Amino acid sequence: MKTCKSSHLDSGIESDIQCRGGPACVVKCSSERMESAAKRRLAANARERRRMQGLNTAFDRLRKVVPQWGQDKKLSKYETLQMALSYIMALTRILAEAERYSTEREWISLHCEHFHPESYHHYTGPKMATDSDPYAQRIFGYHPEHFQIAN
DNA sequence: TAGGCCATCTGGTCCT
DNA sequence: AGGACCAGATGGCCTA
Repeated sequence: MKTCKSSHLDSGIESDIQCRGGPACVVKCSSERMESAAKRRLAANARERRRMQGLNTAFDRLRKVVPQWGQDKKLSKYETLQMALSYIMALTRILAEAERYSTEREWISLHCEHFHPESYHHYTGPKMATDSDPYAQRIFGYHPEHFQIAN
């Protein structure tokens, strides 16, 4: 545990409040303020913990909907965000492509064969712009081109 | 053992 | 005033 140093205590708050009870009251009031500040800090810590837990829950939910082919290890937060970005871009591209085809049947027959993870799993194609990103190089997942549809 | 990832604490800032 | 959000610091755990 670190010190109970607090900006609230160090600030000029004390001088704003006139203590009418003499020196004994000053000590009492001061310790009460310390106590109050400590309580507020603990409450803020608990809120922050809950907030971060909520954030982590959201990351876990995102990990479940994002592709993780060939990745036995849990994606880090950064990797999860990158994968989600690539995944959304890929889906967007697919939707845009769908608009180019007149009938739904035509579109489905075009894409069904590409929707198997295996078709991405063994991707060994040339690297592109993400080469400059060490994270992107490290995990297989979120090269946007992994999601590219064969034209 | 170094490096990566993460949880937690903390103080600052902004908003209601 | 109090809560939400953010970023920096710190320490623990895990893996190559």
